[in-house]
Amino acid sequence: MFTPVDKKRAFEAVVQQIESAIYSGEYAPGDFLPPERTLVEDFGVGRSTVREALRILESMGLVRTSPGSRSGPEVCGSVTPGLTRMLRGAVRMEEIPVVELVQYRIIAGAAANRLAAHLRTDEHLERMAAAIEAMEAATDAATFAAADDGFHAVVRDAAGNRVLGIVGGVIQDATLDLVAGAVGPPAGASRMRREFIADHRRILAAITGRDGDTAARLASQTLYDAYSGALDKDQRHRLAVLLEPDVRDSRDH
Amino acid sequence: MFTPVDKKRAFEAVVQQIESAIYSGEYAPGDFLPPERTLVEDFGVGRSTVREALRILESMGLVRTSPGSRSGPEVCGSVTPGLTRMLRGAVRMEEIPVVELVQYRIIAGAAANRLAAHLRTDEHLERMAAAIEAMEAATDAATFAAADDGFHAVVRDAAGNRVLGIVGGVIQDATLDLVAGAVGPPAGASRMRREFIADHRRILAAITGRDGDTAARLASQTLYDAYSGALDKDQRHRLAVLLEPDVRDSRDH
DNA sequence: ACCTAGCAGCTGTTCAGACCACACTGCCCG
DNA sequence: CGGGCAGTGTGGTCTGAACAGCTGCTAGGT
Repeated sequence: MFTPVDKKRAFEAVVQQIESAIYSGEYAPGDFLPPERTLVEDFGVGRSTVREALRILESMGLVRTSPGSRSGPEVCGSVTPGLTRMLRGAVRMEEIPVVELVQYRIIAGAAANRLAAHLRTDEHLERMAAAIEAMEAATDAATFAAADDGFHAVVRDAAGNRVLGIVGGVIQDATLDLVAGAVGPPAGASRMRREFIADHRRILAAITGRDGDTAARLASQTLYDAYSGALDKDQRHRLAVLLEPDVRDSRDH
Repeated sequence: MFTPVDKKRAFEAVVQQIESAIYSGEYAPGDFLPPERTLVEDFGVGRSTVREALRILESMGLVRTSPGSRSGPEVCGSVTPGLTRMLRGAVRMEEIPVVELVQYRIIAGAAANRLAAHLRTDEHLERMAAAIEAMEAATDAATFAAADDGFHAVVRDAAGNRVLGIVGGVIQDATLDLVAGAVGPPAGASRMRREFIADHRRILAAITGRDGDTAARLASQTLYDAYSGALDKDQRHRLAVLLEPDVRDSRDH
């Protein structure tokens, strides 16, 4: 019947106020907060309290500070870097296994490709084609992976769903870091690499033809093929149940 | 060709060292870091520097501080609360339209139900059945919505994918806030309400029978039916493209 | 011998003041 | 007209201090 008392620490109250001001739109991305010493007066707290609050907001990706600026901390729009950093930490703490990230990529990738097939513009198609060209031109694994990521980023953009876009970007970054090279798409001029690029061309063709079902199916299969080699039988099964029924039998063994 | 120079701030170096120590397993969850004053000596920096570093680590969910402890900051295992908090902020700041939230729920809900059908235990089935009972017993809209949310939460739990679970929980909260009552599932003893509950029973039956395809299809349709009434024709189309081909034609008009 | 109230010490929290390095501004001089 | 240079305000860091809360020990009473 009693609610737990919340012992508010001073800097938490400061964080909450600034957070609300940003979320409510009072401060838009690109705006500048008052300088630290002014915030000290406004909030009626000590400088270190304000600074600790700013450190928290900075680690969340809401603000950015730079010495010498005449305008105070800058409100920056994207919290994606902060989310990526934390998610990466979660994976490193073994709180989230890699197989679940790949699982998510298969789910979200299929949906994004399906949506993109219906909503894409000609400009999206051009950017996807450019990304595939960059994959072919890549000489090292990092460049190749970056181009691959670029392709998927365009797909998410074309899908027009911000949730898929934000989370997909974060998960993609995290997987890129975690499986760097070892499990990722092959970089050499091998048969696997050509096959991987050919898969992307087929996906692009499906999206061009507004064939969402095919695009989704191809995207799932490509992701499964790219990562299944590095997983054991049980983990592969957790991925295979997400594939279409007809291909599930042939790949789940 | 040039990499941006990283002006190291002292507290960032401290964060990095402690972060690495935790990730490497040198400090396991439940362990205690040295007290602030000891860290000051170890790192050779000022007190405020150590404290700002600890604030960052705390906002990432890696450590927890409490006054009076004889042992210093505690290393805590789960980063999930921090992730949820940041993701909620991202959703709030992007001002994501309702249709995109529903779109995401259809995508993630279908996948979660598919996975749950394969991985569920008997205990999960009991909890789902209990949630449905709670829906039937509900007399007001809020209780009904809470029971519905509970059902989906169990499904996500059974699906065993933490990314799906974390993001799904945040999005579910967001939709609950945004469409509170107005668009949500019907609360009265209407035909729609009985139909809504019957849908959940069918989903539970499919999950019980380990029929992932059916569970996924039913979940998508139920979500679509629940929210499509409040959306216009163009928005309904963005949802309908996510449904199965055979039902798409009959519902997309 | 056992229990309990009180005390001392350590912890985190907050504050105030000071100094430094840096970036921007505007003036002055070539 | 252009470039160098000091002034000024910014964030970054450090020091010292005081306060509140918890822990663990201890002295006193039962």
